Amino acid sequence: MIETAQLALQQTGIRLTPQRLAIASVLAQTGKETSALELYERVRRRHAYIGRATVFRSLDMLVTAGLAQRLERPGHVSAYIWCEAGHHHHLICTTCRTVEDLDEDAVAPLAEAIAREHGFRVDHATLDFYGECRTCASGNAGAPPARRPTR
Amino acid sequence: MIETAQLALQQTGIRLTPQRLAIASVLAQTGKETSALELYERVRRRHAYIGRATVFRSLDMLVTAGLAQRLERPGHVSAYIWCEAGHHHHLICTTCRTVEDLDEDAVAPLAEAIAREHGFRVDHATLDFYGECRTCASGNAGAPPARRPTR
DNA sequence: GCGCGATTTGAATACCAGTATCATTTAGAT
DNA sequence: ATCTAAATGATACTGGTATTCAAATCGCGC
Repeated sequence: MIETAQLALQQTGIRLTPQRLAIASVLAQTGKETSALELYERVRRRHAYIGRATVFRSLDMLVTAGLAQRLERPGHVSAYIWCEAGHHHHLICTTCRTVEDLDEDAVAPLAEAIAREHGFRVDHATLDFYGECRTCASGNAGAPPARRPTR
Repeated sequence: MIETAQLALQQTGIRLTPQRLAIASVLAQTGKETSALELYERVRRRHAYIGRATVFRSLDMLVTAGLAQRLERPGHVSAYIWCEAGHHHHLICTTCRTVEDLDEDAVAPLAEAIAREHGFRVDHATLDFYGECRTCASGNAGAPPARRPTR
């Protein structure tokens, strides 16, 4: 898991530091959308010390490098997900916070329809679906406790 | 325009105050997505005085009452649009900030496909498309000046 | 119209995610 | 091992939003 992150980081040509590696691998491990400060806590627990600023900076890097994606949580907080394979859209389970990927192809027809019917050139869409995943829906036995809604 | 807002407010059963009416009608008039502080300025210009806190509180009210919707602008700022009819998705022009509504029907097939293929129950989707509207695309002669990007 | 209690307002202030600054440290090329 | 550009961490700061609380006000019953 750490190796995955390390490899991915090196391929982008950005400088490899222990902090960045720690952040990337923690993020890659969870498979969930995680806020910067949650990551800060997590990384600190296993990595001796890391500054808040570094977490924010590294996450920005990961996003610009295309290794992570930023989501907006309600309450003006950014959350991040490891997203090596390129941009796409997400199904985010509000119970367990797990993120599934949604293929670009599934969305393309909609964007085209909009361009055609409204004469609107779509540059960017926030296309994230919140709901309940299969696992949580079918008797959420082993599911971790739902987080309290932010508002 | 003011009457529209007033009527809508009264129907929700919340108490009618001049401040709330002012905020609602200014929001209803613009047809654009507007941040809380932009609204604060606007309302102050025509309404003698209003406190910042009141603007935030009133906007929260409007959102919970279903009369407005909250969007997330980049930079952790909320923007609001008047949204009486319960429309839920939007085409937001990044040049003139005008908001067009996107019919629920246009999106429904996508949500169904997701439910079917991923076993994922979609509760809520942020489905806002950012781009350039017809007017701005076709020689944006009469278009208002583009706002400076937030970041 | 008048009074009254609950609600709302405004001012100040707290809050909090995120950003800027800057001296110190470090990655990685030579 | 040396060197330089880049990264880090401590700290202070920002700007949007939330909270608090005394004062003002809505709107209901009379």
